[in-house]
Amino acid sequence: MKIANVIVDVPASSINQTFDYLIPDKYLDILQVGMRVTVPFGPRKIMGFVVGKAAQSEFKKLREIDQVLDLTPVLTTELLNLGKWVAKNTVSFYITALQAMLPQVLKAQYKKELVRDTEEQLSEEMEHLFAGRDVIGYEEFEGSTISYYQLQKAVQDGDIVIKYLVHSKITKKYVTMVQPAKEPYLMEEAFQDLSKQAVKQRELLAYFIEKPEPVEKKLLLKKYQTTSSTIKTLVDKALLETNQVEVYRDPHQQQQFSKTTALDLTEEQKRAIAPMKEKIANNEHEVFLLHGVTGSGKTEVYLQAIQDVIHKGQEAIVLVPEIALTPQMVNRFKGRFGSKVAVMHSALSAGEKYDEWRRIHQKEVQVVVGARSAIFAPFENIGIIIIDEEHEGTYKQEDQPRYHARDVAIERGKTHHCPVVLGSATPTLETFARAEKGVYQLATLSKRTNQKDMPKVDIIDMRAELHAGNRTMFSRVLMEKMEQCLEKGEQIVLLLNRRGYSTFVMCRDCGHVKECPHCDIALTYHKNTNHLKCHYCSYEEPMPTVCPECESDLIRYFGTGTQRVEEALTKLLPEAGIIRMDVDTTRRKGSHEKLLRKFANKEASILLGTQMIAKGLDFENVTLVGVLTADSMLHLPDFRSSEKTFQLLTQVSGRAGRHELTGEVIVQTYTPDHYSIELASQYDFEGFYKKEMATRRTFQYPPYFFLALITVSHPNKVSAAQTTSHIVKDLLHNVRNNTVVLGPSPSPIPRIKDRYRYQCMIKYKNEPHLREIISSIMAHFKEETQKGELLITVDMQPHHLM
DNA sequence: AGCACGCCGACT
DNA sequence: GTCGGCGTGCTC
Repeated sequence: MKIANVIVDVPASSINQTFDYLIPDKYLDILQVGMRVTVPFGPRKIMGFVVGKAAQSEFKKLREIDQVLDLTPVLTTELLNLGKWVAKNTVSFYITALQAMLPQVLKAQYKKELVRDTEEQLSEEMEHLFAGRDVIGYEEFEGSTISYYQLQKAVQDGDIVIKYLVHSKITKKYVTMVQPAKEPYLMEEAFQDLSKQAVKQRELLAYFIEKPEPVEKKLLLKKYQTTSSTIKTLVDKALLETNQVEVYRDPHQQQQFSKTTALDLTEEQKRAIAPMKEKIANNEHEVFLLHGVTGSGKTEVYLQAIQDVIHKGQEAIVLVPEIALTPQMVNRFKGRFGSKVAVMHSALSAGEKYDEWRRIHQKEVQVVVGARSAIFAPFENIGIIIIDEEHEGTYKQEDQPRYHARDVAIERGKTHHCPVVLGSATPTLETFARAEKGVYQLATLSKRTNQKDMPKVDIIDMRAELHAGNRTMFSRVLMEKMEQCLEKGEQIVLLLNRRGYSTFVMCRDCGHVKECPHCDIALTYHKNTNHLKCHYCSYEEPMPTVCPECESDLIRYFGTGTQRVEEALTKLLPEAGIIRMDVDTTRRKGSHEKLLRKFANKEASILLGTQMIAKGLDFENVTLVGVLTADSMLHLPDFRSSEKTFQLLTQVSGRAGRHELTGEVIVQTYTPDHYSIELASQYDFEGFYKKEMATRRTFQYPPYFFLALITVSHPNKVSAAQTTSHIVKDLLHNVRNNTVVLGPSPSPIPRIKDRYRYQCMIKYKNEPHLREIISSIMAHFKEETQKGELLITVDMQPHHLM
């Protein structure tokens, strides 16, 4: 087996295949499938993954592998196969799928250098550029005035060599350890010989004679109030040794996790968990839908199922939506399983993520709790996969490879012969429909563990408020309830459902709305900089003082930002402390937790925020939840908007009255009759499911149909439309006749970054070769795509139709 | 992708 | 002779 099949780090359709390389003798015993290597590729040197080994190759003249980058494989054969599966299912490149499975730091970075390769004098400019050095970065050459032609000549003459480097930006963290360098009796002798003046040295030696073990240098210095020089002297005298030891950054090291034990399960919970335990015991695959109302104790079911898995010596993956990965959540897992838990989460630094990944890779943990990408945790003996809040959109990756963690979970569950548990109070229609059909096994938790009913929900018609002369964003009922709440010393959560809203700028005189000059989208106003920004490209301009159209000075920003709500609230309820949580106040690392802790400590009585406060928060003193604008996303061009509204309202309602105190929910809306709002207020999931399924059937949307969205973008509007129309025709030629192909139609955002966007939507029931059909159509446009003018993206099972 | 190579036209 | 600008084709 002298040949390695390598998937090379070039995401291009013509490179989406293995390349064969000779394994040099020195690597013959070392190199394993799943390792990263660097290989020569044309004139360059790039990174690649070894995906197979072979004795022979179709190619005659093979080049050699340059370097092996790993000591042990970073990808198991299971993950390599899974990568192939992901690539195929999402219509992406194999390399893109493989990269998505690994932490960022294992990605290669490339650098070019110019190396002087002659003793002789170079040209005057070249000598000036090198300035006596033998190696310079390629950027230096690019920044100079020397022509490429000159470089070319120098290279041809062999005076200069272009060197291609592959960097791995691995950042391991080290600490310095100090330990005795001699036998204890020799240390003793040395101690006697040491001058009485050398107080600190004597102290240190005494310490090591007492305790001849390695100790962290930092601690030692602190303990004896001395400096590195003391240690250095002793090292020079060959009495002590120092060495660097690799350590993991533990992002949770300061926190103490109080150990928790399994709680007694309710009858319902017992009934739900029994079939899961059975599948775990028998190593059988099955998908469970754990449909449980908020507060019904889903997490305890997860914990006890995981307990079984750990007991069997197997591993567990728990996926949690990004925003729910709060310390509260992590603590529940760490509290139960202690150091067996790794946490993977986007707020960690790249280094911390890598460390957590290595703890999984080196089998130091048995449980990983993490966001979407944790589904690729390099475990080899998985006993259960849990996806909490299954309906959350964050499980769908929005760039290549556009995978859905739920699908990957089920695929891994099949290979590992283990159950997959999807948990939610408001499952997606897709999942619930499958549970109804018996494809998934349904387990229901209909009662809250605290035996309390769900809080009562009041719907307030904001149109009526307006007619009654109330022009504020708080209805009279909400104001009244808030005042009562404050009097009693209880706390309030206010949700500003801002999706679909933005603070755009409009002229009150002529109605002109400021749009981005490169994208067909309104600019958003940013108060802190007094600038207008585009959220799709990085365009930015100062807030105008007069309307650019009619020169009126009545140009204002509109929209209800959390800042404005906060301002209004402070005026109305000046004595109430307010904590505002939105992207602006939670940008800094740890600020999220800090704000929540403040609220938990009752330093403020109102928590005001966007979507991020709807999930997983559990404060015993919260008795009132207010939703300021329940319908703000109902009118988006998104077939899931009703479903999302229902989910959000149900979830946020669950934040009130979770403990002893009874809760209450006020929902403000301009469309009080909409079924998603009405049924959410009655906690009627089944009713909503039936109603929404009917509309999905009528409009041929999931779960009745699968979707695929092809978006074509081009700087030229006509080209974009023509290409899309071509694709539509090709598709119609190749698909079955019950498949619907729509388009070409302009995307909801018809232009981004000066590129016009058209799309084609495919609705299908059974189309086993659709991915191949799409791939081959895309191959038609290979030349145009390669030039970079034309861009075609495919999103299978899209979540946003943008 | 990213790079070399080759051909063309322009400038000095 | 010196340079930049594309289009084309290849990478084990």
